[in-house]
Amino acid sequence: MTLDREQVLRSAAALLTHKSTATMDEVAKAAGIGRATLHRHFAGRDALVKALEDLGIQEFEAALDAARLDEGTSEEGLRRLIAAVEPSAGLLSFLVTENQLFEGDQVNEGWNRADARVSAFFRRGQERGEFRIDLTPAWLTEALYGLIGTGAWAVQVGRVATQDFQYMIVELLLGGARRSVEQ
Amino acid sequence: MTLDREQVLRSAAALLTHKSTATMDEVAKAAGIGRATLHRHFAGRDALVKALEDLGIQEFEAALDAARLDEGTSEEGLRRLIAAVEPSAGLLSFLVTENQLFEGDQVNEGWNRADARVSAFFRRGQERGEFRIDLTPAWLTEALYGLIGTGAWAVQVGRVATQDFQYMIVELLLGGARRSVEQ
DNA sequence: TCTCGATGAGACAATCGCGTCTCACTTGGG
DNA sequence: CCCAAGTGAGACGCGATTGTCTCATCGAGA
Repeated sequence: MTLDREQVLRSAAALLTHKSTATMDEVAKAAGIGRATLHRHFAGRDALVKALEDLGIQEFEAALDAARLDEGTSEEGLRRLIAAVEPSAGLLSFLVTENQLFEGDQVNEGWNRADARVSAFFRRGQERGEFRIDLTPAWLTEALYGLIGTGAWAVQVGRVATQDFQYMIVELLLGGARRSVEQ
Repeated sequence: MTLDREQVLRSAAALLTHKSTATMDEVAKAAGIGRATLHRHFAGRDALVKALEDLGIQEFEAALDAARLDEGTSEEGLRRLIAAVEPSAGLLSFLVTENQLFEGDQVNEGWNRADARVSAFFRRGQERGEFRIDLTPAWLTEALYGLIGTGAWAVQVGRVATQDFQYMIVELLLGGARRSVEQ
């Protein structure tokens, strides 16, 4: 039987995101495999985390490419980005949580690259007059990550329907909760 | 010498937020006390986490009281809530992200109470026509927690200025990133 | 100054999680 | 049908952590 490596990583990310102290045994059980098998594919906990980081960054950068952030309006770009990132939301929120533990120079290069792209996207939107300038690009970037993580969690525990994931995040991020006059 | 129990808990929360695998020895050193003394006040790691949980919920409920969510417009109530919760933001984000509010499948009762109050607040705002009805109260509640956590972290690493904490969260949550015409 | 309660440091055994190993079982290909 | 590869379950030692203990010290109050 061929082990579905990606499936293992995804379930591990989902678990470790909200329980970073989970044991290797819990990770294995969550993936529906034995602890021995988990060790056969990932030398140890460090290797597992490294694999999670690599896959998460790879998928996030792929999502950034697929979103074609330069084409059309910023709003369209953001909608495409969130749509493209949805399948990787669990991995991405793990990455964000994980990177919060590191200090400055220890942060993965790939993450820095992706982070810069997102930040630049928000700055471009501001320069075009499509995004508010009183909210800094850094904050908008962090808020995007936070909402993606929150959204993934909310879907996972059933507080938000799967098909509403994109809508809830995009609408809140773009328009906020306030009911505007024209609505 | 009287031990400052709350001071110990705050330093523990600050440490565990960054390094959830920190040992009891590290927690004790971070609080400036000996490991034996830490054990004298908190029977074990579980008891320590439980105390953190109780403190966090207590402070959150106090913030909910102080915010007087029923007075004035929903927007004013939300602004007061975020202002009141700022001092506890670190502790709250630790509890939310590390999922310490759950014991197995049982959610802490106090948390359920607080959660229900926040959710009811958003629902009330919708009924008053002040909040959008296409974003569910459950999602707005989760998004609020997520943004508080993200904001606390962004401030801590210097990505957002301390005095901007409230503004960034409230403005994004209420108005979103989109630049509206009247601006 | 004396006393008592609290603390810090360290010793100690017990427990836990990790990494490795063996062994029996299953599965898919030749 | 047979075999090789992969897997699950479990045992094992090791190191780290925990929880408890003792003992010397400190400090506030009598």
